Amino acid sequence: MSLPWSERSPTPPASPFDRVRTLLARATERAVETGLLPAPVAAADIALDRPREAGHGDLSTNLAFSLAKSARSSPRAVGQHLATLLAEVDVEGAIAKVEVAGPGFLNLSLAPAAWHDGLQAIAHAGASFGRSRAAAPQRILLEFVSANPTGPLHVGHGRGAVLGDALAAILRAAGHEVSTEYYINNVGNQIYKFGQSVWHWLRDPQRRAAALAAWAQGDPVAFPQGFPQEFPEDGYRGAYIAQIAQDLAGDPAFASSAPCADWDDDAAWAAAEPENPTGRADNRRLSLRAWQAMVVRIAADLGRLGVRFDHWQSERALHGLDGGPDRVRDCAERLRHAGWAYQGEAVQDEDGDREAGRALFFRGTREDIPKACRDGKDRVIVRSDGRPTYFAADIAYHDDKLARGFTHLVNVLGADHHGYVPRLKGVLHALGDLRRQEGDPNAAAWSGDRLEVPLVQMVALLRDGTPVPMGKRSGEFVTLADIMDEVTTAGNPQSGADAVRFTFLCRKADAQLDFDLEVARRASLDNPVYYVQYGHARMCSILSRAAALGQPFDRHAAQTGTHLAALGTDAERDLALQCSEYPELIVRAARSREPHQIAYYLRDLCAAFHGWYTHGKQTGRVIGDDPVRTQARLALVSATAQVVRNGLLLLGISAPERMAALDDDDAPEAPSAGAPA
RNA sequence: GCGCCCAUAGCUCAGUUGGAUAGAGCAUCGGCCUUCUAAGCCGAGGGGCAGAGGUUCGAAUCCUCUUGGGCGCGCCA
Repeated sequence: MSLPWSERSPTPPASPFDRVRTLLARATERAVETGLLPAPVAAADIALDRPREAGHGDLSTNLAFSLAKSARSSPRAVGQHLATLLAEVDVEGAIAKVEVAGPGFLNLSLAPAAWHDGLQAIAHAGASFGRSRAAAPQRILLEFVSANPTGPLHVGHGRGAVLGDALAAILRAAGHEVSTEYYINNVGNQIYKFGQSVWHWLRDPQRRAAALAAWAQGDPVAFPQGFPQEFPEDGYRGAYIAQIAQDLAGDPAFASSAPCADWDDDAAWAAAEPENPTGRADNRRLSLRAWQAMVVRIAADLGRLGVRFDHWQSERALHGLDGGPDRVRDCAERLRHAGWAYQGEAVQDEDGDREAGRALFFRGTREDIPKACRDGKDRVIVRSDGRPTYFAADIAYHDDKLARGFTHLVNVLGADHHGYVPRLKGVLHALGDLRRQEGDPNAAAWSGDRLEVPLVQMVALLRDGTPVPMGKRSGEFVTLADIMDEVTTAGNPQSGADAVRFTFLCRKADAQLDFDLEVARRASLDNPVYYVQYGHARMCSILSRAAALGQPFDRHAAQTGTHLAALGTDAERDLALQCSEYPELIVRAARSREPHQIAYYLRDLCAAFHGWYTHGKQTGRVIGDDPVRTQARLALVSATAQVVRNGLLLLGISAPERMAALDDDDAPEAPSAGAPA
């Protein structure tokens, strides 16, 4: 009886996917020697699938198809050739059978030891199973959410947050270096309006108190009676505005500087606030305190979702408002000097003449900009009155991102901003040219293709099938926090985040999504997250049951593969291979920037487990009289649990080890929180 | 008008360098618990991928056009 080949090998056991890829790559090297192929194929470039059909082997590849042209032969002939060479290079006998099927597929059946090794590899790697080293590691700056700090996050921001956060984890697991960032738009018109809105509530304590009382006991989005007529037309109208005013009014440190009587009287504000000598509205103490309060709340809402950022980038800092150089103006000036920006022509609009030729336009339509980065029209970066636009600040921001040495900039953006992408890419191209003109040796690092923008489609919030009007200024909206409250199960604070995260991760980003509050309310029953979590809890329960029955799972034996020869049914092999596929999924999800692939994989893996388990109920369960078979099956359960757990934690979802049984009409009991890896 | 995204089963959605007989959940119907979780499993019915052309050994996937839906085209952010 021969030893499992893993015991012959001094190196840690390899994934069957890696091993087969290596063998196929070696076969193509042989094919070069025999004159069949002009060049070999790298292992990483070989597609390996787990075929759906039982008769198609354990793994299959379409390698022969992709090589047929360069071999000047038919796929089937190339397949035959590769099959022969594969048998030659497979000296250890990892592949039991090779079939050339159909028009040229190579269907491979694995020797048991080959897929047993996959289970060993999981036992070895444990919590780190799935992580890999990237062939070409990227330094990625991942920016997401970046919602204006003028209101609470809503459901759409939640989607972006979950996707961005999961994407960061996936990219890291795939071996890339990732820094996550939230860009705080704390300068400009919106901050002006926001501060103005708070100012109105601040000045009228009686009305404020009445409104807050009404909100506290009634409809949280209703607009109270008797709202002051003079409230800014396009001001922000949520209850939270009054609440911020209330908080500021109760803060002695703030109250010492009473707000001026007229919001638009810059001179009065300048006199009252020496640190803001121009009196500009978005730089007043009130505005600062207001957006800071909002950022605190945003961070708290994100925290409830389990989303944290490595860095919060302030737009103010780019403008030099907190000291330091004004990098926004600097970029605009340099673009102008380099011929990438020009003083605009006189424009006429409905309001009448603007000051002729004063605005500075970015030349985003230049023919030498690659088409994918070229804009449809030139955009203003500095207004006629000298104030820079949002775009100007973003230019400085993205210049800074690349200056920090990142090789890839990934901005997760709401789909309603897709029109913004070309001008941003165009700017990166222009900055590259600008730096070449300036003699910067690193100029090549600035180009439009450094930026990727995965778009997150809109979320339509519904209540019982009818759309809920959303808009910060209308004051009528359901916040992300509201949704979390509705979806969270009593006694389990984590359940809301789990349910919301999985809901978003179950859909690819580039598809619109209806989020119905009535459905969300019972999401705890419908949400597939519970299917996966239940699977994990069930696996854990089997392992603890084995210990209770006196046959505790032997992890060391699993790592050395001692008992694995006792595994051999089709279902066991399929489940083991499916577990071994996990690292493949991470690489694929990272490459395509698509976290939803992991969610679907986990659901499928749990389905395979449930099927295997339930079938085994009739023919002898996991724990049996034969200690070897028992240990072998426990190793399979343990490996599956490890993968499910790693996957859930990767997506920021808890992996409970126990879930209470569910009574008929009850909401789910609280799953116990999963211990960290 | 121009541009981007989407269209797959009754509903919600997967289907990823074009690959073998297009899948899952929900819903419907029929089965499965004295045993390590029935929040589970097994089976049935149900679509030929919005429509029409094209590319090729092969198309839900690529190209063109049409239809339908979403979004964008500010000296807003």
